[in-house]
Amino acid sequence: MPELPEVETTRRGIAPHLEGRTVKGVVVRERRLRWPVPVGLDRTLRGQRVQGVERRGKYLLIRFASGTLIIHLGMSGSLRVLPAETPPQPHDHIDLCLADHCLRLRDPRRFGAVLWTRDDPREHKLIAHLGPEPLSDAFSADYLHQYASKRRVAIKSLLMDSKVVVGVGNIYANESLFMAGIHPQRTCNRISLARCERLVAAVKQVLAAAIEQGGTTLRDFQREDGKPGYFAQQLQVYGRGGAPCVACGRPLKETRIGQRSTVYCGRCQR
DNA sequence: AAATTCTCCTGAAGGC
DNA sequence: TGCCTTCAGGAGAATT
Repeated sequence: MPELPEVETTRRGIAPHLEGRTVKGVVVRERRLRWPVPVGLDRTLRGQRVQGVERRGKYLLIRFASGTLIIHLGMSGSLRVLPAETPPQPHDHIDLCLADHCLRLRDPRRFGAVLWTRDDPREHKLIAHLGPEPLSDAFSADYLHQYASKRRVAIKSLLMDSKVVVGVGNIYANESLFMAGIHPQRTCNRISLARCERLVAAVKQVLAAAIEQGGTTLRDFQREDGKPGYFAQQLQVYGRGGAPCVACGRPLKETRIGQRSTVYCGRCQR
C-alpha cells in the first residue's frame, strides 16, 4: 500500500523517464477507478511534452503545457516504466506511451484515481485544502499543538487527517506514536507542546527513513512485483499486535481507531 | 463545525 | 482441495 514514501520514491523513479519526453498516445483499458478516468485523455495528451513530475501529499502531478495529470495510487496502485509493447497484465488500467517506453498504472482494487485539470493543480478541489507536507518546516510542533488544541479526536485520527498534515497513513501513524511514546487514543487537545515536539520529530524521522529505504527497495521500478521492502523491515508496532514490545517486552495491544487497525504498547505509550 | 460512519474494490488469509 | 467468509485500507462523501 503506497504511503508517502512510496509515492515519493515512485516520483523519483519515473520523473527521469518522463520529463522532456513527448506523449505518443494514451491507452485506457479500464476507466472505473475511484472516479471515472476522463474521456479523451489520448486526444488531450498526444504530442504534449512532459514539463515536470511533482508530488503533493500522495498525489502525483504530471505537468504539461495545457494542464496537469493528477494521479493517486489509492491502496494498491503502482506506476512502472516498461518497454513499449509490453503486454498488459490483469489490472493494468492505463498506459501513458512515450517513444520507447510506457508509464503503466496497475491498480487491482481501483481505489486510485487519474484526473486531468487545465488549471493550477494546487487549486484543484482535491488538493487545495490539504495540510502541510510532513517533511516541511510548516509541519512544526507549534503548528500541530495549535491545531490539536481546537479538536477533540484521538491523536492518531488527527495525524491521519490530510487537512492537518498530508501523507501520514495508518502504518506510519502507528509507528510515529510508538516512537514518540504517545497513546494513539489520547485526546489530541491534551498533549503538551513538548510532546507534540516529540511527535513531529518522530513523524519526520519515520517518513524520512522510509523514503531512504524506499529508494533502495524500489530503485528498480521496472521490476514486476514492486513490493516495498521497508514494510516488513523496521516496523516496531504495525502488524505486531500481541507480539512483545521492542522496548519493554510486554505484549503489544491491538484495537481499532476510525476503522483502522491500531497497535500500541500500553506501558510505553501514554 | 466537528466527529463518525459509509463507501468503493480485490486479494490474502482463515475456517470448515 | 475447495468454497465460503472476513478483513485490510485512502480518503472523499454522507450522515449524525
